Amino acid sequence: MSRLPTTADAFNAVAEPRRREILDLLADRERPVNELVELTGLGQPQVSKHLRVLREVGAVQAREEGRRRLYSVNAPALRPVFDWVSRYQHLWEERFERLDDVLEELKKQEDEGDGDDD
Amino acid sequence: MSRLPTTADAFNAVAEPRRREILDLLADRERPVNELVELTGLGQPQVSKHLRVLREVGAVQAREEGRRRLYSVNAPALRPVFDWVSRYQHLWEERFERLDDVLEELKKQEDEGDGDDD
DNA sequence: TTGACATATTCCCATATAGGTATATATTGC
DNA sequence: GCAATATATACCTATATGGGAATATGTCAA
Repeated sequence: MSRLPTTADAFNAVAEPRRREILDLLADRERPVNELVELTGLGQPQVSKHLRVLREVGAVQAREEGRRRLYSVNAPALRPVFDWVSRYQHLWEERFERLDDVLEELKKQEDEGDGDDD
Repeated sequence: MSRLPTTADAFNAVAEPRRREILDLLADRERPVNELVELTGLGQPQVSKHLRVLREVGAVQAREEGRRRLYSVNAPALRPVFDWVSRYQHLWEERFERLDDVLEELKKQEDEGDGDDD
């Protein structure tokens, strides 16, 4: 026994710099694999493999267009990372305590208004 | 060549569920290794090794007290993770677009020193 | 000193995985 | 059908690393 099966979670997917790079490239718009290969300088199989990992944790999704697959970000998959790390946010900047209040306020409004969650 | 040396960054340190667990246990107060061993159910060497990784990325620090070492969280080391993932935040909740404005505003104030009006 | 306790380190092993190369699959055009 | 293009997968290798056990280091007490 060695590693716990951490593979299939967003934290692990995002721990790889190359995958963060890919996500960053997809952040503004969808792109075919081909384009990611050019922009990252990685080999095509490598990009496909990174995309697979990202797909498996739901961080990206593919839309088929002819022989291309246009990948795009599916941000909600990154929420667990955000949620976890934000719990530490108030520890590094006191000004974010103000932000905490803002979040509380927004949350309150959300709860009272609609109940739409992803 | 296989893996890039991703070891020494906060993303990787935090990709391990056990290490997140340890950080969570240290979030409210400092604790000796011993206590972390009990609370996590891990072996003592394992805890020490996880703590070492966390130390190397600056996520925790140790204070010596007799033969104990009291570990505590050093949150700023987690900022890169927060900063990176927050860029995706607006993609999963439209209400956070308002939050982006707040962040922009806070950042602007920070950059300009203090209490600047315009 | 000895001995108990607290923590870190070393060694070994099993596994996960990133990159590389080759190949498979699928789509489009001739 | 064949060829070209686009992407995914399989296989290999090297390496990083988590867990386990044993050991080393360091501290306190008697």
